[in-house]
Amino acid sequence: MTTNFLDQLNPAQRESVESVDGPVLIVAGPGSGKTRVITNRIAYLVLHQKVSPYNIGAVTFTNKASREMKDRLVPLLGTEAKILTVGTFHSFCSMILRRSGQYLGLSNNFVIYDDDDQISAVKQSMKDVDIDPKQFNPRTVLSTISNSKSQLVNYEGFNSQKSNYYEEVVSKIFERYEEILSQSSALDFDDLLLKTHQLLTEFQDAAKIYQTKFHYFMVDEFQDTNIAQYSIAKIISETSRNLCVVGDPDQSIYSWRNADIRNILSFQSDFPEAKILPLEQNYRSSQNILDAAKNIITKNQQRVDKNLWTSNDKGSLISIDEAYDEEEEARKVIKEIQGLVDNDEYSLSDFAVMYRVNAQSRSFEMACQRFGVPYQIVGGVKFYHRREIKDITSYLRLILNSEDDISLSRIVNVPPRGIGQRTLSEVSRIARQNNKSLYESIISITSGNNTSHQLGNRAINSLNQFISCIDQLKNSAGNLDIMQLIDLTVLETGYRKYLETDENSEERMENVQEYRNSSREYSSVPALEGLVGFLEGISLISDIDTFEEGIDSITLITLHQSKGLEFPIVFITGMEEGLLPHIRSLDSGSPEELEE
DNA sequence: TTAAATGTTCTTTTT
DNA sequence: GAACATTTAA
Repeated sequence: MTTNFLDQLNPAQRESVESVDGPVLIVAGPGSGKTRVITNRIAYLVLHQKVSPYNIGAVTFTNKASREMKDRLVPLLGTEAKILTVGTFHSFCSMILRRSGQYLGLSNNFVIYDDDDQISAVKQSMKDVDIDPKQFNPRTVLSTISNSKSQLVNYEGFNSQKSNYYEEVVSKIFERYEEILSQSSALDFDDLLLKTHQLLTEFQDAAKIYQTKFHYFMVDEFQDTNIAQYSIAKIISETSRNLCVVGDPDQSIYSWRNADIRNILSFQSDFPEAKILPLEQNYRSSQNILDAAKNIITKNQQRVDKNLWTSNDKGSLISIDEAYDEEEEARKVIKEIQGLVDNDEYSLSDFAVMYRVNAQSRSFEMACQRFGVPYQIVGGVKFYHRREIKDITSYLRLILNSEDDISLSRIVNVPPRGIGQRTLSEVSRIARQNNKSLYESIISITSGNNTSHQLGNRAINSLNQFISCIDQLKNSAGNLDIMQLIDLTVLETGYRKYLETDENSEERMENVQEYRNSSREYSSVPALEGLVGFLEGISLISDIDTFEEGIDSITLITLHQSKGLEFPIVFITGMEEGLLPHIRSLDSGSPEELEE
């Protein structure tokens, strides 16, 4: 099988593929075939260097990228490709924590809180420690916490470093926030990284397992990694020294998510012997487009110049069109697309309409509908963030782990069952007082063990009904596969009936159906394990993962999500003051943000 | 005390 | 147009 896959590469790509030993930094310009280089690198290791795929690890930016990588490797490596570890940094860490989390006292059935859950947890924390959400925006507080964690500073660290009033307040919230999460056996996105790092630094034998397993480790989109991610990669390859990172400082667009471009500098000082390989030939774009991009980005103050070039044609010039408002803009774009398709020059899947913020998609959706142009929208109101989906997910989480306070508070009165604000805050007070979860507290109230509450019979009755419903589902959970469990939950909790009264009843029912179908791949797994796997999957999935290429429709997508994709024709819309760049990066006063 | 109805505020990019 | 806050009816 030592086929000629290497012959299809240019000399620079080939060198990147064959330089497998020791630390390597590949500075890969846009459209330079870096995905191809990484996959071929893995193939080269297996076929030429006789490394088992079991001993190779690679982390990508999205699940989509890792799936594509595997798909490309299957024809080269056959079924062996299956034992390769490829995934996002978060799913990679999640795997480690499920296997070795017991070192840290973690339950291996932990759930992963997404941003909605995190916000709920922050709000709850603020309530618990008596801080007015009007004075301190929960979102800002969360981003401070998240920022701290992604720099490997946990609550204890934050608390000891706090230096002003704001940090003092955050510190209080932070403490409670961590309590809530740990009580609920939940980890947030940052915890996945932080705890993995903690595990690998504090427990030598745990670290050793992974250091021995991974002889070769690769990190894609290295410019988008944060400090925690880089540290983990470094520890994993401490013994082997075979760490290969691929990135491009010019394509760093995630610093607001704590991606730290200084990782590239640190890499060079941490691994002074590292080979640095540039990939500068661009296969994606025409010369004109490359020139335009270059002329913009060279205006940036802090950057090392790259010599991007292409042997592609000059291509057509970039055309600029002006519209009176977003409706006219959408109409013009869609008309233009229709014209090109009608001439049989292109098919719908060749087109992408890109914009800076999701809200801009609406005018294009409307125009598509009006002119009958099929479209695929990436992102926006995310499937797994829809209300009905989050509700059922919360029920499932509660079935798995009743101590999950955030999930319980979300659905305790959905559908309405007579457990209102007053009742819930009383239960919450009792729970705080006894340092117990909401679920336990409800049981102690309904069973009469706790009488220090001020709840009437009506409320206790409602609580009783709720608890017996959840308990019944818990008892059934062990004998049902995930799809059956979803069906039973929707039925027994009265959620189905509740949806029937909703104004968007049909659409929401369809979403539930789709949700149920998406659990199919876990239905063959043993009951509890299937539930855990399914819940993890939906937490770590990203919008771009559901994007389907080759469908006969145009693509509506944010600039951020379009990273790594290719389209023959692209419309960049809303290029106006305040939108691109966004007003928030103008305001911030930091030139870096504006440059980004 | 809860549930429904009405009013108000806010809205970058996301694993 | 969704999330949140406040008012009103039951």
